[in-house]
Amino acid sequence: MAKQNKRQEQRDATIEAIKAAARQQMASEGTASLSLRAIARLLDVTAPALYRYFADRDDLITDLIVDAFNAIADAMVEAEAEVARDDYAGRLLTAMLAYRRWAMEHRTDFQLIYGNPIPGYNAPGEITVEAATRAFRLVIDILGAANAAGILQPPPETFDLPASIEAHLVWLSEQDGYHQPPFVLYITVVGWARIHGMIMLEIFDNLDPVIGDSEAFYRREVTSLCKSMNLIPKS
Amino acid sequence: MAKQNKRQEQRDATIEAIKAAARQQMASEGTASLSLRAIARLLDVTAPALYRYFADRDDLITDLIVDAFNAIADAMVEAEAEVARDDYAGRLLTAMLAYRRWAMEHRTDFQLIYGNPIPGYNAPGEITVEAATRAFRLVIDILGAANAAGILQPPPETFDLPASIEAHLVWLSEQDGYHQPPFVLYITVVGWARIHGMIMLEIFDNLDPVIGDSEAFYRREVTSLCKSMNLIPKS
DNA sequence: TGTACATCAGTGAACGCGCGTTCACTGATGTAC
DNA sequence: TGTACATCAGTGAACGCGCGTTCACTGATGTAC
Repeated sequence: MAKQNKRQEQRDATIEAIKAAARQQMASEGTASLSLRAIARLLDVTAPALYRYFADRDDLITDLIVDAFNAIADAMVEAEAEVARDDYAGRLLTAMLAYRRWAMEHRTDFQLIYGNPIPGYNAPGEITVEAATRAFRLVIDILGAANAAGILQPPPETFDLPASIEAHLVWLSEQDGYHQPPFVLYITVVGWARIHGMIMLEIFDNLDPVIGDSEAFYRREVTSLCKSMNLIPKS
Repeated sequence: MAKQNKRQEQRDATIEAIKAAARQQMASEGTASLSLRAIARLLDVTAPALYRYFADRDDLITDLIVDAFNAIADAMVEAEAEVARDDYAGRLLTAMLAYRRWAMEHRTDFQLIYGNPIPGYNAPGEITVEAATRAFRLVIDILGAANAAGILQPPPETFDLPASIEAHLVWLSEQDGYHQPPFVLYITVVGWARIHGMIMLEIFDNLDPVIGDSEAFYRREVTSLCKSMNLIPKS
């Protein structure tokens, strides 16, 4: 039994080593040139050895994608957990800053999940969805809590959504079990899109040349987003 | 002379055909798998023939990038030119909608300029910068005109920028000859980042699943951005 | 505890493939007189 | 207008490369009695 576990631990360690090498290779060559042979080279192992751990290249990529979604959600959850529960603005701001920090510290992983699809890779569909949704759900939870506490005051037009959007948000809230009114989901999407724009620009080095200080810009935009719904951060 | 031109026209037509085939290939296989041999196959020609028209693969890609930057700027300029000069809100809104429309109708070209870099491609640096700046300049011009007309009323915090950002914007305005106060450039970057987030999400099919109607969402966000600086669109 | 056996990790050769690029070449098209 | 020549577009073979994946295999590690 102990030895059984040891073998399993060995296996898990190897899997992690493979993923680490994959990330290293993506970081230096770009997500699109992720190659099993190159990973094997990094690990000083022959390429077929990798097939002991992954069914094929797509399988590895899928794992990397799921890991990335989970890691960025973990980073948010972890950071946000440090903030007082009733400091909704602080929680939201902290989560969003953690999101950016993770993206900047793991640029290629972020590109892997939100950038161009890797050529030849066929996403298996459902497997990644749950992990992809976690960050989204966290933000909805915070906003939902702030709303339940009677603090949230989003701009009035948030309550007057186009029918096509409102209907979808109602459905989505039901479908994914958020149990929140449409405007909460709407604000979440707005925030997500805004954050996403800044991060995508920054990650490909398009933001610094125009704004000079991407981090300050991000912080400012995110703070202003919080304020627009009456969530006033302390710092 | 006439024959000389005919040969040249033939040449230009072939170059366009090559680029069209390249775009077609990117659209079906992804930007990362742009390959000279595949393009040659599409054109029913041998691969070395392409070297009559482009020095190498990087040269072709650079051309495609410059074309894309120019095309999206052209689309904005063309659409915006239809609007009455003193309807600043209308001009801005129209330009931004044209930007999205172009991106959606040329998804892979948009990915080419704002998505993951193509593996193995070394950007030649300066060549693309001028074309890349055109869209940016157009928006600054519109906002600058609105400001000169005394209409623009951006939110107060736009005048109280962090020093690192303000200094950079002053420098950039000088450098690129915009001759506009920092807050005009700041608003432009804010708008750019917001638009960019929505488009990047939509282009990879991440927006529709959460918002249901990406176009309505985009229009709403852009309109609200205009309103936040007192530019009230008529429609 | 010792031995026979099963499980597992990793190897090395091989497959068929597509890639960018070079080179010497063949015809066709245009130019100069 | 007719002819000799230069220019150009495109060919076909070849180069060296890296890729994902398969297969039969060899040792090492763990298991059962």
